[in-house]
Amino acid sequence: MLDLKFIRENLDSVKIAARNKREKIDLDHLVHLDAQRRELLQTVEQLKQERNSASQRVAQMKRDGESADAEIARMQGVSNQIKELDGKVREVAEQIKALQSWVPNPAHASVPVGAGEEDNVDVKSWGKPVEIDFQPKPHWEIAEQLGMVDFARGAKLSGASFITYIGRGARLERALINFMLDLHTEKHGYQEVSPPFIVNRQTMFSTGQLPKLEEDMYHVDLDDLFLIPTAEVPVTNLHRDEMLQASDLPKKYAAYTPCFRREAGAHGKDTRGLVRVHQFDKVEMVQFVRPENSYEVLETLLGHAEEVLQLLQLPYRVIELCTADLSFAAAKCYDIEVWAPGVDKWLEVSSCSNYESFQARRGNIRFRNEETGKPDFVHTLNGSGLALPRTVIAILENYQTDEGTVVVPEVLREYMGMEAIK
RNA sequence: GGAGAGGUGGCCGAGCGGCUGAAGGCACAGGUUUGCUAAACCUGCGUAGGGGCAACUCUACCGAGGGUUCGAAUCCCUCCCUCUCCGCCA
Repeated sequence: MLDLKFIRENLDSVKIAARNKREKIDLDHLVHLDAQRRELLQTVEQLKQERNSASQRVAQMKRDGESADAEIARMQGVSNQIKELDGKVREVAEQIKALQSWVPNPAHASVPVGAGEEDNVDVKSWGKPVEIDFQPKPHWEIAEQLGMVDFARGAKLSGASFITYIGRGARLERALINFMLDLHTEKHGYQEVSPPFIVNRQTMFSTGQLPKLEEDMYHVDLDDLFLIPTAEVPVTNLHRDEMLQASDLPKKYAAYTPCFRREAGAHGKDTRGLVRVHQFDKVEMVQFVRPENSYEVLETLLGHAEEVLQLLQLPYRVIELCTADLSFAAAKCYDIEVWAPGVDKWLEVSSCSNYESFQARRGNIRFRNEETGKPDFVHTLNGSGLALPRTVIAILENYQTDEGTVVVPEVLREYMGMEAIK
C-alpha cells in the first residue's frame, strides 16, 4: 500500500511506476476521490467542533442548574447533519480504500524498466552444467523408474498436477526440508517458525495477495479462509499491527510450509512432471529490517538462498526481474534458476524480494525509530530457500547416472541415510 | 459446542454518560544530584487525518461494526478474539 499523501504529491511518478509494472489503475480518479474526501472532512469536522463545544456548554449549564433545552434542541439538527456527512465520508473512504489497494508498489530506481520476461537481466551464474555423456532423462522418468513419485495416484486423489511422493521420494523431500532449515537456522541465524497453513482475509491482504490474486488461491468458503500460497504470507503477518523494538531488528524467520496454488490457466506447456504443481513444499526466509538497510539485506538474503544450491552442487544463475516481471507488491526481486539437463531448462527455485514498506503499511508493522522517537514502518523481505519440487528435479537430472540411478548429493547423505538411489 | 469473565496507549492498569485523549505505574528521552555500577528527584512523552509559512489548531481513535443520546471508553445490539470451567476430540 502506498500512502495517499505520497500518491498525491508524486502522482506522475506513481503513474509511470504503475505503467512500468503494466498495471492499469485510474490514479486521477483516486486523487479526485481523495480531494473530495478532504473537502467533506473539513465541513463535517467543523460541525463536530461546534457540537463538541455545545456539549461543553450543556454540561456547564446542567452543573449550574440552568435549563439547556434550547441548546439541546439546536444541536439535534447539527447532529443529524453530521450523521449524514459522516455517511458520505465513509462511502468515499471505502471507494478510496478499494482503489488504493490496487496501486502497485513502484519498482526501486535500480530496477531495469522492461516490457516482459525478455528484459530481465542476468546477474551472475554459478557452477558448470555437468558433462553428461549419455542422453539425460527427464526427472519424471527417473522418479517413476525409481519409485519416488506416483503421478497417477496423485491425480486420482486430487486431480491433475497433484503429486504423491513415495518411499525415497518422500524421504528426499523430508531430507531437503531438514537440510535447508538446519542451514538457515544454524548458520544464517534465522528463527524457525511453523505457522498456520490456512489464513484469513486480512492476512492475505497485508502481504499483497489480495485483492489482486484472489483467483490464484484455494479458498475455504465456509470459513472465508485461504490456503497459503507461500510461507511469506503467515510469517510476514506474524508482526501485523505490532510495534517492534528497534533493538529487535532485524527479525529473521525461516519456515517450512506446503504452498497451495491454483495456477489457474497454467496447464499445458512446461508443466510436466514436478515443474508446476498445485501443492508443493518450500522453505522460506522472511526478514523485518530497518528501512535504511533493506537493500543490503536483500543481497545477503539472496546469498543465503544461493548457498543452498552451492552446497547441493547444483549449477544456477541469478536474474534480476525487470519492472514488467516484478510482482505487484515487490520493489526489487532476484530469481534464482537452477539448471535441469533432463528437461534442458533453467527452472526458478527462488525469488528474493524487497517489499520496502509496502507490506508493512498494509499490515501496519512498525518499529519505534529511536532517532526521531516516532513510529516508522519496517521494510519486509523474503526469499525462497528453496522451493522443493524443482530442487528435486535438479537433483534427479544432474545426479543421474547412465545406469538409471541417482547419486545423493553429499550434504544430503546423512539426511537420506544413503549414498545413491538405486 | 455450552456457561462465565474480559479486550483501554510501546507494556501493565484505573475509569463505567459531560470536568477523560484518558488517573497511576513501567519503559523511553532530557535535566539535577550522589566519586564508578546503580538509585533518587524534576520535566517531557500516544497514533492517524485535516487546516496554517509557522507558533499552533481542529477532528477521530479505549477489540471491530452498528444503535441510543444534545453528548459514549462508559448504555444497547451484532461480530471477532483472549482467559476460566464443562463437554468433545487427534
